Amino acid sequence: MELTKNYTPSEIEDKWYRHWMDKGYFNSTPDERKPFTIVIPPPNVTGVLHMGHTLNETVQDILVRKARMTGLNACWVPGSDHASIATEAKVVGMLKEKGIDKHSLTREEFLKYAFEWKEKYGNIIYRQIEKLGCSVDWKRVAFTMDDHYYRAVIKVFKNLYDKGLIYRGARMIHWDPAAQTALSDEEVEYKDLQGKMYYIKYMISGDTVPGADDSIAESAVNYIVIATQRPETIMGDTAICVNPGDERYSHLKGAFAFVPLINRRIPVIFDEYVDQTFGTGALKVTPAHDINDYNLGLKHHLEIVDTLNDDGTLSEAAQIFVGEDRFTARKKIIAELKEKNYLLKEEEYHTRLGFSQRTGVVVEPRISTQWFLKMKEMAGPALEAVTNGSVRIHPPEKFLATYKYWLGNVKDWCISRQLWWGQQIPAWYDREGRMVVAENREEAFREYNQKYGEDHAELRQDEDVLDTWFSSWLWPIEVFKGVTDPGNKEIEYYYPTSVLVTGQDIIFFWVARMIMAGMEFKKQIPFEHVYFTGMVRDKQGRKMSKSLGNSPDLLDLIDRYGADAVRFGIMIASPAGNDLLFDEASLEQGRNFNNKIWNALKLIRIWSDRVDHSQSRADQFATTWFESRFSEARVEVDSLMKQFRLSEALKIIYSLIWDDFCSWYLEWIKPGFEQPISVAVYDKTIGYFTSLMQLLHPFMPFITEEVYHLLADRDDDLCTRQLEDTRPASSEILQAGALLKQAVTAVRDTRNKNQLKPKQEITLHIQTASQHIYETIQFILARQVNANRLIFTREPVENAIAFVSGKDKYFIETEQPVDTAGQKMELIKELDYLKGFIVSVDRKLGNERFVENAKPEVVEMERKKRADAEIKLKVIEESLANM
RNA sequence: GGGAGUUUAGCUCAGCUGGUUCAGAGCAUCUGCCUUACAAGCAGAGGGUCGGCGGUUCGAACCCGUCAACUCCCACCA
Repeated sequence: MELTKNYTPSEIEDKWYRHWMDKGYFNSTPDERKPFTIVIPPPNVTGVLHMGHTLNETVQDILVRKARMTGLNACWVPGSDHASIATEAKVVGMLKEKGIDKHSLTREEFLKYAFEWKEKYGNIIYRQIEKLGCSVDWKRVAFTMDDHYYRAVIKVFKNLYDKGLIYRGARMIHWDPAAQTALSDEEVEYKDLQGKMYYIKYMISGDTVPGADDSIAESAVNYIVIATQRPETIMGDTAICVNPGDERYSHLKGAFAFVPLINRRIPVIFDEYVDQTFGTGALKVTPAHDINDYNLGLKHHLEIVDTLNDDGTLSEAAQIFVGEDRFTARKKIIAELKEKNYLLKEEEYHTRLGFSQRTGVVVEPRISTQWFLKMKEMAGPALEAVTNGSVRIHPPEKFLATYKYWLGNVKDWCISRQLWWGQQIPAWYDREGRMVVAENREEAFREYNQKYGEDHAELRQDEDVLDTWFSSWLWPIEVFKGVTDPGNKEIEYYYPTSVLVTGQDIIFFWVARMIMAGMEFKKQIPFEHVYFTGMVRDKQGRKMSKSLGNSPDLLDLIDRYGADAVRFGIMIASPAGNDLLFDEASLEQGRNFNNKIWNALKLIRIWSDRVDHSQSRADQFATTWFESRFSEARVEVDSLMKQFRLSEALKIIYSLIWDDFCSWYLEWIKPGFEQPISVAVYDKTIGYFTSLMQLLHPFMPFITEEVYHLLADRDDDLCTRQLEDTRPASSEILQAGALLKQAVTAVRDTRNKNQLKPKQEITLHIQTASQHIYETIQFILARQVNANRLIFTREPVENAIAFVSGKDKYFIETEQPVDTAGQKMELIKELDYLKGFIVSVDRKLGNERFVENAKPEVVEMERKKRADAEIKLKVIEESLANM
């Protein structure tokens, strides 16, 4: 069969993925082997995979495939997340485009649309995972709203409620006016902005009553000035607060002020909380819309006036600009304050605002009745699991401190969302608002009856759903039905999982909470290792985002470069835990690597019909050398992979294949034009190539499987072929190999510099003390530098190009005239360097404290360095003397 | 305001326990090659005061201090 000029990934990739699937290689069931379990961080069903996913999935597939090839029962569970708020926002948007208002639908109708959406996008994601070559067990696809998963979430809610860890109450929460739901603290992102500070006059009661026209006369002087960034909240003010020690305001004890524009009479209160040096030293207190003000309000029993509606417009309570959006209202209020002379001044002010992670709008602090999970109780065991090393975080230096700090300071988690897409909170209320929590409606009635002694109450289920993370925190447990069917064979076998691979951005949202859930519901950690990948950024270091249009389409990349090249490109550029700058150049490198492998295969296949029993003296060295070189690299790769340093492991393999195998080994054994090759060498070469493909397989599964089958007739597949131990490398052979490479490079360099054409033959003379080593490599050496003869000499050779490599002296004899002056220059340069070198080593060795304190082997090394340098020096001096 | 990380070649980054596998890789650049696997390639080469300063040490890219720049996380000053 004729092979194509270049490697063509597309049909090969599909072919092998189908084959692996047909063979069921990715399916796992519990058996006597040790399990290696990974649960995929379920992508949101909101859209398609981005480069961050690509990186994560590739890392996971590498680990899983490696495990599968080393005797472990590898199980990788795929799935997706319903992503409550994100998906609901998308579905609402989609409906709007169709001209349908969410609120015109019933809950059931809406959920039907949402599930359709989920089918559509969930499948796109699964298709991408497949195209990337991920060896997930497709029989185990899980979704966070599967029936059993739904039940698990409800069960856990009820369980925590019964334990007293979940409670319902009115608290200050972050409100998203676009999605019209409460958010958790973690769903708020803060950004620094340039804003304005407005200084507003509040009239003091008793002296000057605001005029009939509701504006201040120029002459009016008795007022207090308040600084605020949010003038639209003044209608919610229920007090003015100053520091009791502030003399400027001491006369205001027991006084009242008037809120401008609406003239509400509010008390002036005193509290140490107020910073006298900030602003005017007087604070307007708006308990409904600021967490600090809320706390002050509690302390001083202030009224709470909520001036906002759910959608961020002003409410009836605001009295003015009712129904106007909060930002429009701000502008109008400023204008009116100005007009009526309440606005003293405005100044530039830099500030921080909280934005909703999902909808991007400014969130409103707001008092609201929501469900909360007590976090202090949950945090303890989760903290312990990491500090005692049960869960190992990679890389530790970056995330350990962050993790600990968060758990040490975490506040209660607001878990209810005013949405429909998600697990509906299993709480039922009667008309009086009395409540029971139960796993289902029947249970609710039973419970209600038991609790309140009434039979036929009208019970209404809580309208709200649970935060998406309140379901995903059960992921490693419930994908094996560990909540709904505790103690089952699967959960006992696969849990705890081996590694979690995820982005550092969800350390709090997900990772910490999974550890909490594991400790709470399984009394066991959910995973032994956490491997955090960095953020994928574009070439300029910007985050990849849809709005910037800098996020490439994965399927398109696979189309253009092949899945293996995409995997290679993203891995080679991706040191553990660091951000990676995505550049298509690294994909090109991957594609070129594919080609290199492909061409090596073609070369070897050309030899296949020219095999005989000839023996070349060069071959013996080449094969033993490659065996040692392979063993050496193999040890390094294994060690790096154990440390999750996948990018470095890949670099070793890349260089092993490209440099050592292709550039050196294959050239060494390559027969002359249309010459035969020894069957022994040929077979060994097939064996080496196979081992190389096996080593590379976890990183680039498709091409390696293809090459594996093209190298020989096989009745197995590389995908499940088990890695064997290699014999230890021989250091003498490796040293001889290094000498050979060095010699070849040195001669070629000299040839280049003397403009000797590659085809021009030379005679090479070597003056060396290590003739015995050279004898093992001389045939390869001669051929690699196009020397017709190689002669060992004790004397300098006249009229030859002389140069030094290592401790040895080389003479190239050629018909071409010799550039003596140029050579002399080179040698003198080398001589100067060596002299300086010896001086520096002597200085070191002459230092008594060095000789006393340094380790003996280090001192010995220095002595050897000096001796070697002396030899080289002598060689060069001799050469110069002969010129 | 608190904490963490980063700073090494033109670019992106390795460099583990301080010492010859310590100054490396890939890309880019330069020179020479259409050599019978591969020009998406081959053979070579050049390029860095390891952010600045100070200290510890016989010895520092590596440890300590300090300054600077950048990045990220956390925090309720109106």
